[in-house]
Amino acid sequence: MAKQITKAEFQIMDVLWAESPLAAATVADRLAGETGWSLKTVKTLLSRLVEKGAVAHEPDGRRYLYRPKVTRKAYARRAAQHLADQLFGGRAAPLVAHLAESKGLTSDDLEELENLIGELKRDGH
Amino acid sequence: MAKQITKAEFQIMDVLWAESPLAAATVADRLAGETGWSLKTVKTLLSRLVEKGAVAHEPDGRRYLYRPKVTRKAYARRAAQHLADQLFGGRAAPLVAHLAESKGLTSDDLEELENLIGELKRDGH
DNA sequence: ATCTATTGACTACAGATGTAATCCCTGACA
DNA sequence: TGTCAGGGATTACATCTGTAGTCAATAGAT
Repeated sequence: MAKQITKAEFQIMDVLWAESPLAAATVADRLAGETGWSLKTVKTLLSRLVEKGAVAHEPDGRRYLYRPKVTRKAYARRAAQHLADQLFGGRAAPLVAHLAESKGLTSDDLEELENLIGELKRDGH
Repeated sequence: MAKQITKAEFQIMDVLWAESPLAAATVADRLAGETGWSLKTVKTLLSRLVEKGAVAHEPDGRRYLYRPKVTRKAYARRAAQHLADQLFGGRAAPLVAHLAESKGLTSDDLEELENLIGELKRDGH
């Protein structure tokens, strides 16, 4: 399920992931500063997301409230997975290496990663 | 430079990253099994990639040879960067956590990551 | 009872994308 | 020395995306 979400649609999802359910007008408000989209645009995008199965809408009086059907986590996982598969042969290490090169990971980041890896090693037994 | 590369275009890039320069017909051959694209389609995609500045073409007799201008590495970095920014607040650790969850990193992967982190810590100071 | 602001449904339209087809040139072959 | 196969250039066209606009119903405001 949940077909390809586009860049514009993603911004809508991001609002809904932060808080939901929301009415179209509220979503538009949340995005107003950032995007300058009209309410119409936001409604179109919401409709498309509903069509695509990424968002559910429940009637609330004479309007709808929208709620994500795909969690941010699930979406993130699929995206990370796809990226890893496509560009790094499915391996995490080169991906992290790239991130390190381009971002210059802070020592906090490195701590965190080290802990994470520790946990994973332990869990994996 | 190098505007957005689309999914179809990416497959072309992938062939060129594996071997280049190549003539259009050769690229089409490499992709034939995988995609079933006609030579025409491949040529269109190559032209678009040239327009976008992602691929260079040099004349070779009465045809062109195509060669990527963007390295796979650079492309990968930008993509990883984008993903991290969009979904993980620019942080690598949660991204790795996601990968770990979804793929089940092997112990080799974990080794590799640990070494990588060791290096980064050393370098970072 | 009437007017109006809001809401969902439907329509619009330009640019990007996927996937070719057509046109025209030229070097090789008959 | 006319024909044709293979190459690039140009054109095509349906769908998807970004960004709205129009229309009709209606819940409140007067």
